[in-house]
Amino acid sequence: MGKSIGRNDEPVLNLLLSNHRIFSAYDIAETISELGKRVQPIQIYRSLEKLIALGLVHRLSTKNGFIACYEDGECATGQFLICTECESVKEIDSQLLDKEIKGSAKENNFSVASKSIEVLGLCSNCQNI
Amino acid sequence: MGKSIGRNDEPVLNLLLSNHRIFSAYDIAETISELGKRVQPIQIYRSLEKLIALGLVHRLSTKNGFIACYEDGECATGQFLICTECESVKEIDSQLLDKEIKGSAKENNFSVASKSIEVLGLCSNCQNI
DNA sequence: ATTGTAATGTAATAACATTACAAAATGAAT
DNA sequence: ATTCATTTTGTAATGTTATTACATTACAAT
Repeated sequence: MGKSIGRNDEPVLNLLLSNHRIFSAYDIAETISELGKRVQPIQIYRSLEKLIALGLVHRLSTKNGFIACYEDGECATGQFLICTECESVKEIDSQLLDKEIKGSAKENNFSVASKSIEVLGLCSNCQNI
Repeated sequence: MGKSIGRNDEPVLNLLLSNHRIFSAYDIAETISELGKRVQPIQIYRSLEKLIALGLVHRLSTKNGFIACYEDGECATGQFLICTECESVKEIDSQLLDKEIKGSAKENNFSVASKSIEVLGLCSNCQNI
């Protein structure tokens, strides 16, 4: 199999799972390095690539960051509400939204490979400040 | 007024309008520099910030790039089909999609500031290769 | 003329991502 | 068990994108 989790990938996944927030690749490299042996950014990017392919992690392109999915398979549609104040992330996975995108793509004869649906703003908490 | 187009911003806007494709900020800096006096990236980023605020230009976060809107005001929803082969960009501006996002946001008590809706894949042309 | 404000100029650096290649680990075939 | 091919990991360097910091200029209002 081309894409299975190796010994380097587990620490990355575990870090993201146990801290459900946005990490940059360099954040991850630094955090893991502090816990044991020095890890270079390229290794992190390699792990992230696998984990993303496996549907365990998402890339948030507006933030140049990465976040774990809550549960396997539930992140298929990849839609996010991202708070610009506290950096909290809420996944929305609306089927309707997904359907509408597929429809628009079809209308334009466009074959979809991946989607990045990111809504930036203020979460419920951060509005009351 | 805080946000009006200055003499530095026009060349940026004109470049993007006359070449309707994705530019990186450094592309823009280089192209404009070749035409006249040397321009630093920071100046381009400043111009882009204004032009985006005015709704004349979009940032495509999945590509770390920028593209002009076709016409003023038509880009309000900011939804894109981006071909990963030829880098062509099609704006879709689906009201339904927009509505659905607003609905999801409301459900989550999330106040929307901006949206990045980017669908990556192959355009009609590039599928037949 | 002076002051205030926004815009521009310049240099340096921070943050994010990839390339290139060497070394080690893995697994299947002999 | 040994060979071979493939994948993964290690290491260094470099490329790309974005921002910080601060000086200077332009220009309108007082």
